[in-house]
Amino acid sequence: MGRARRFDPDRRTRIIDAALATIAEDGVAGTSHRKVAARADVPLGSMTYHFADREELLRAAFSRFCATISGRFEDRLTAARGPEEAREAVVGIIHEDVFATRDDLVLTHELYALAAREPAYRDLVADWMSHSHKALRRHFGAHVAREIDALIEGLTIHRSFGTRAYDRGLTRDALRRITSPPEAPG
Amino acid sequence: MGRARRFDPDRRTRIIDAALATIAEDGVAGTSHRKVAARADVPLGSMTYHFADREELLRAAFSRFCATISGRFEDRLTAARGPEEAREAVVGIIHEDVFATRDDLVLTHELYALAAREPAYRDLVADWMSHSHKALRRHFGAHVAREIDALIEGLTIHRSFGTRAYDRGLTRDALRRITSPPEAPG
Amino acid sequence: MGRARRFDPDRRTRIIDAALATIAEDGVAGTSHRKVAARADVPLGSMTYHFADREELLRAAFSRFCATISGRFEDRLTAARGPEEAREAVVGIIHEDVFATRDDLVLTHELYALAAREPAYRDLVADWMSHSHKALRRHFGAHVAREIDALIEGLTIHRSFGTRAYDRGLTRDALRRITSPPEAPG
Amino acid sequence: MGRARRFDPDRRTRIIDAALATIAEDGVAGTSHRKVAARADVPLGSMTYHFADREELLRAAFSRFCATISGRFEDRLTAARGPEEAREAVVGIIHEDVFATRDDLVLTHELYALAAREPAYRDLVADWMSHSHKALRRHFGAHVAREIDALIEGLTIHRSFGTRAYDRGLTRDALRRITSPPEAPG
DNA sequence: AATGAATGAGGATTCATTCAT
DNA sequence: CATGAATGAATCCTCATTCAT
Repeated sequence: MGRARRFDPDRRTRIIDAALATIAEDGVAGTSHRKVAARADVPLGSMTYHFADREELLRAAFSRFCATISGRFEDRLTAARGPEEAREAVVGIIHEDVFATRDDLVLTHELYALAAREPAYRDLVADWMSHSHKALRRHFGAHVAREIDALIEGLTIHRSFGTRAYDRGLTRDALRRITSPPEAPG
Repeated sequence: MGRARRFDPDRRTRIIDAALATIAEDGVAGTSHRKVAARADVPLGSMTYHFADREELLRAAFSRFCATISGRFEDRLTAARGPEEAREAVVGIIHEDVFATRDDLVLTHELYALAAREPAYRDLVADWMSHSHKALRRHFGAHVAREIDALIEGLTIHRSFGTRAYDRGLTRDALRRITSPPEAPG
Repeated sequence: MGRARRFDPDRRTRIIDAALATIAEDGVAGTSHRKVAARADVPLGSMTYHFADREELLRAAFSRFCATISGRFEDRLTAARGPEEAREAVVGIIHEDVFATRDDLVLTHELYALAAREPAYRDLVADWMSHSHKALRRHFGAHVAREIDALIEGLTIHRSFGTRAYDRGLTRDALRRITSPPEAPG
Repeated sequence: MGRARRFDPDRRTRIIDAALATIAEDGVAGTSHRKVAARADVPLGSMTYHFADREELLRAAFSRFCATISGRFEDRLTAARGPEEAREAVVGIIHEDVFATRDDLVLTHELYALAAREPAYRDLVADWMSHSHKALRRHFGAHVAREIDALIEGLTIHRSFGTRAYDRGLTRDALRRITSPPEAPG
């Protein structure tokens, strides 16, 4: 008895969307074919047709996630004119973009957890980081770029897990200091 | 038929050890009662005897993990005399301590991933962070302490995932800048 | 809600019985945990509790099968007094024992099929054959024993697959010839 | 984008080849449309186009197999002149032909296993055996032919599964005895 | 004529947990 | 107090087959 939806392009895309949403909700561990299929409104058998493997699905999902986040990051920095605007862009990234959503927060940490154990995901993360670095290099020296990147990472994490509120002024301050010429020691 | 091990104190401890080792190897998702019991050389039934729940086991494991890492952190900073030594302590933390082992790296990210979704673990992390903050406050002002903490976090993560080698000199430099008095703008 | 049968020794045995019956009915390929569990009146989860693996189950089943058949074979030959009775024992084996049941026929061929591809089962078969050989050696020389063994195998197979009826007289004849001293050639 | 292979006669043949190779490798149970299609380098949909059924494919494959083996058998015996050469032909069949390859061994036993349960394959085997019998009848009486056939079967199987090496001299001897006139019973 | 997409049934396993002993 | 046996739910995945194109 012919079930509807015989022709369904972008089904693959819909599955990836559903996968990301599910991971954000229940973690990678809680992301089963069943749940994703249900959320994407797709028969269970369709899952392994489009993605040979649970692995392949996860990889596709996180690839898309990285691309999205990376894009946002680059857009901000590409738009900036001069170091002052660049610093302001970074403030925006930290306070508005990076873990804008709880979902992004969860997805990032789930990805890191995978990356810490599996080379395939580590490559994904390394790639992501190298993109960030390149974007920062438009405005900052190599060392400073690296440090700003770390600061973004760290501040974002601490902001999301900590209990205290962080205000933009402090972030702006820290960026000014980290981008200042090194003091003569002593 | 007299199964051995009639008297086995610190069995609880051994189970926690085994749990951490298993998480480091296979992630939280791959950590089952079975695997942990096998690694701890403990009968399967013993697992739910000592820990009502898988949850309880995980929480116990991560609590121990946080305490260990936190202790290391505090020891370094307690030993430092004056801001110069404090900065050097932080360099040591970043380059030697934090993700000394691959296991620590994995465990941290697994914990963060849990924390991003579940309040119980979020509390654990918040507590950990507040300890770090307090330790840093021995030597630095509140804002700077917060920023150093972020830098430690960020540099450590980027060092562990990135491909490039990081040298202590750069870290030392960054710390000097972040702890310098803010420049007068423009 | 406590399902009955809390204490059920010889459950393992019952599962093996069910497995053999299922293999005989549907072949190894058609032998699923589900079917066997149903036939043994055992919950599905019980299958992998008693046998780590489908493999382990199959091996256990075929081991039992070989032992049973081997036993029958040896009993016949042990009971025989003198070469005449030994030959008659062999006639009995071919015409009554070996593939007494259609089940035995199927099981033997399923086992051979496995053995042809997988060493574990090949060992089982090799062992079985060596037992037969030893039993025949009670009454015949090494070469003749080997040939009788082959004849048993071949006649049984051809009898089971062929369309023609085989009568005991012919078998008796063939045995007399194969056990006769070799003619001088030419 | 112009998928190649618009014109592909003997695709059917190629599929059968692939099926036999797959059966030899993974058994009938492990032989799926997918595997065979991949090995034959043929689209999956093509499988059920050329063979209505998995059944039909298997039957076609085993038919070809029987024909091949039977042909070899008949050729040997047709070429023989006189009983001495016929016996020597049989020695050749046993020691060189029958399970020349591991593949032939596997295929034969897989076929027997099917035949033991399913009439369609039983017919195939019965036919094969009747061909062998007819070929042997060129040189031997009905009873002896039957017994030689059994001996071929049995010796071949025992040779392939046993651990001991078999030498041609013994086979030759056995054949001489089995073809000798029956002794007068003692 | 030929095929890629799609699917539902069923496969083996793994597992946290329960409970009688 | 401790545990081995037991179990049902859920896991991923494989597959023969259907069918619109």
